Amino acid sequence: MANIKDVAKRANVSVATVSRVINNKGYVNEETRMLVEKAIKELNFIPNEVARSLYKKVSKSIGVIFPHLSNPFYYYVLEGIEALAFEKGYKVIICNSNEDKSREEEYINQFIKYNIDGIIIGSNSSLNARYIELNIPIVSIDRIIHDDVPSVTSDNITGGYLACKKLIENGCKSIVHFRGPSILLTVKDRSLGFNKCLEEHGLTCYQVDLAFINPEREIIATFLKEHEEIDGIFCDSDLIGAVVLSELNRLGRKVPDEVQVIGYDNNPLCSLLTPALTTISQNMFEIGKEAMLSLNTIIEKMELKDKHKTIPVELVERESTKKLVG
Amino acid sequence: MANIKDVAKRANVSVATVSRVINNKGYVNEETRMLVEKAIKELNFIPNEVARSLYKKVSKSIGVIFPHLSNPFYYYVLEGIEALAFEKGYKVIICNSNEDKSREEEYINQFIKYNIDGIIIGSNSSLNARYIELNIPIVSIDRIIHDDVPSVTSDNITGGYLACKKLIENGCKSIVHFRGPSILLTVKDRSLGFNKCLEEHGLTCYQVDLAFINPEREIIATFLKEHEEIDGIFCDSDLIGAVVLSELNRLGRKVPDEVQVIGYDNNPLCSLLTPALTTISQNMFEIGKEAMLSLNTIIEKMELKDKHKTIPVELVERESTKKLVG
DNA sequence: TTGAAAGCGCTAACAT
DNA sequence: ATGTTAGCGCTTTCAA
Repeated sequence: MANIKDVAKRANVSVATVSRVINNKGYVNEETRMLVEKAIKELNFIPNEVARSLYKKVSKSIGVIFPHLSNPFYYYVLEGIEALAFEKGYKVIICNSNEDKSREEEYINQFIKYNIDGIIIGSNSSLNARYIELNIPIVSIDRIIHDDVPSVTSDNITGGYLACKKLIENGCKSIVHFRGPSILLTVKDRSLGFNKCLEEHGLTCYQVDLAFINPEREIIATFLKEHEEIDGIFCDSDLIGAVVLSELNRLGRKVPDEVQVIGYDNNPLCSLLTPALTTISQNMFEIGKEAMLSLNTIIEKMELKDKHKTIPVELVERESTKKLVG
Repeated sequence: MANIKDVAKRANVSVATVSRVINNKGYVNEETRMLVEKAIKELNFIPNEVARSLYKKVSKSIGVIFPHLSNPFYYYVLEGIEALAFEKGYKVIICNSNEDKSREEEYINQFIKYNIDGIIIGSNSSLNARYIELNIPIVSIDRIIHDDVPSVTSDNITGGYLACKKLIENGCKSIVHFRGPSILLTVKDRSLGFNKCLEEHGLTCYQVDLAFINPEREIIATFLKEHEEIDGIFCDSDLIGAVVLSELNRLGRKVPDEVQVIGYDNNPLCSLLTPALTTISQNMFEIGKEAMLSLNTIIEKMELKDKHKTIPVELVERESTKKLVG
């Protein structure tokens, strides 16, 4: 690998001049520039970013910490992050915390060691204080760590509200909300919106808490068996929705005629289910992109007008809810 | 951030001694070591890996190039890679080539700039020659770039064979293979195994090529409508299987009584479908782990006994194929 | 057993 | 407009 010295020698200039050329910075005569560029080409010179990073203390790389990788939400978000990161010249280092504090801590140490420029953190972290004292630009997704830490969240309140509105407009009277773990902000917000709409119509609903990763089929089956009166179901994820649909099939309950079901996420899975699942669509790619955008803004020390961004959601109607004829 | 000099000063030794302590290398008096360790603790010193990397020309990081991120296969593999990488102290840099040559090229340049230690490359690359001339340790997944480049592939031949065997044993006579793009090695291998078994039983089958990312529903529907005699279907992915199942439902064809369906991958999605999809399970996590293991082996210049690893597959029976009694 | 010093490849004062 | 040189934080030879 040729280095800057080799180039300088070949072009008969000093390393400083070469540096000026590759950084497009400072005065350099047009002719000299050509000479240097020629030498660069000939030697196939690619500047060593490690040396650059050592001096400048930036690395053009960011860390992304997620509690899991094998979850559609996260990898769509990741795709959004990567897309913009690539455009802006950042490398993205992927970290699976596995919801394990010590793993997360270990990753943070790596970040420090490698002059990482910024961090995007998915939900479920227990190390909030640590992140803040770190003094590295940071953006959180799906949760608010601290008022000063920029965040990007999906509009979960509206999401819950829209789902409820649809169910009620479609005539549902006896409703259950199969939720994610109720400690999560996202889950709380969806409940908030959902219950607000319920209240507006003088209704209440059952609430059943489930895991997001492996929604407990037993709990769903048991509940459904014991509550034959249920005619409207809101699920906090399409995965939960899929399990619900499959249990409903097993029980011989007709969807959407007897029971209507709404999921959450707009996972590609939705259109593959029978019946296809009506859902609240979160724009996950957009969430990732916006997070990266905010991060880039604070890394470059520019002003971030929108500290806490909310990405809109929308209802996507498929076959698991009744079509209302106008 | 404290640096090695600060520690040296505080412990009243030279930076060389501190270096010896943190690297556990060379002679250092037990007492001095204690002193240094105390200083490290007190100053909260974390060695700067960028400086280290500049000198040693290794970075303890690897690049993973995938043609897509939003594809279950890749992120399960990624999870396997990350798991072992973390254990071995590597950072993993995720690159989405988007099947775009110039993006891939750009990422390769980044790798060079950052002294990356190794590369794991998912299928679909068109830059084989480039990778080899690069002279960076590299492992390929799901394809064989070159005889000298270690690879980890799923046992696709056996996968195809097992699927066919099951279908035939279950009495299928008129079979279709909904394949992925037939340029892919994986697809070719599955066909190889599938057709071999077919031949052994004096049978043939229809072959329909589809995209992996968005399997064309139209093509599937049309084929199914025009071929009512079909009683056995093998799909090259569970996603294709899901679409097939949903079209079969729409056409009112009973699964598994009239048609039996086998997918590929063992995506969690399988058990959520109605009926639950019988499939060939690829151990994707294992594929990722083994790839990282091979990569680590060549990075450390140890001998790699198994240059081309094949990860076993197995048939997972669910509801889309008949249960054979006895 | 320890320290001094050169050097990894680059940037940026400062000097010319 | 260009060159000289001192670092960035670390490792490692060489000398003591």
